[in-house]
Amino acid sequence: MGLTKTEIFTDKQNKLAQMMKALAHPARIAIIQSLIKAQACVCGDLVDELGLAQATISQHLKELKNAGLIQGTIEGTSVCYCIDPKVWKQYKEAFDTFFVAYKNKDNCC
Amino acid sequence: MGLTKTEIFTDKQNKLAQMMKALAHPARIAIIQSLIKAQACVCGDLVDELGLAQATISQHLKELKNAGLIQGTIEGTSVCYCIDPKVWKQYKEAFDTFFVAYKNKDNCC
DNA sequence: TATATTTATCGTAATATTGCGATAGATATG
DNA sequence: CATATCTATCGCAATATTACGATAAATATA
Repeated sequence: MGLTKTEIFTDKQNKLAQMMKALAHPARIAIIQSLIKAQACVCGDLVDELGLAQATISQHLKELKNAGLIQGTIEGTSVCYCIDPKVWKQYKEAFDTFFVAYKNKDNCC
Repeated sequence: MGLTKTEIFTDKQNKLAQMMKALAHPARIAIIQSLIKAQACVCGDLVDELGLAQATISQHLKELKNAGLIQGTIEGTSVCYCIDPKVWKQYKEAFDTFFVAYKNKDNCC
């Protein structure tokens, strides 16, 4: 079918899975890392930096925007992107909570 | 095309994206959380717990196994799954490193 | 106003993912 | 040995993702 059965999972599980999905592509990882490295807004340099077509990058930026991770500000003919600190914190905390839940107890088979 | 251009990204970026992908489905999140909650191996109870068909769960387990996150031990007619502590730690550290890299500097547009 | 620059969107093709029924394979149990 | 139980795999259908050329929309510049 190809359609995830979200209704049988909790909101938290669905949300966490969606967060993972937002970052489950090397281009989106690279975009985020580029924004972090720049320590500021990045206005249109992304197409030169990554080796993907402009349309493709625009699509990935849209997904990151939909995920809330980045925000774009129109600046003349170009658009400046930066990370949304608030959402970033939410992601960080959700991931931390998930990974901290497991403690190795050495009682495994 | 539908084929990710891994060759234009770094190994780390590709690996991190793949890690995210392994957890980018609520069923796989639920399976991992179930293993954590059990604090031990889980042998075949997963099909009853989740509302998915046996074939579907087997497929998700396979993906988690391919990702290295879980390991299965044959126990009679059933298979017991548990989290691989070593790989879990690697995931945790990779995610931590990624999220720690960004510091909000309030110099955004 | 005409042209250049930049980004978003549309349409399309190729591939991947999700889900499940059917079935095969392995190991218990009668 | 026959049967039951449990898991993996195959095959299929529906949907999603990835990538890109073409084009539209918006703004700057000559």
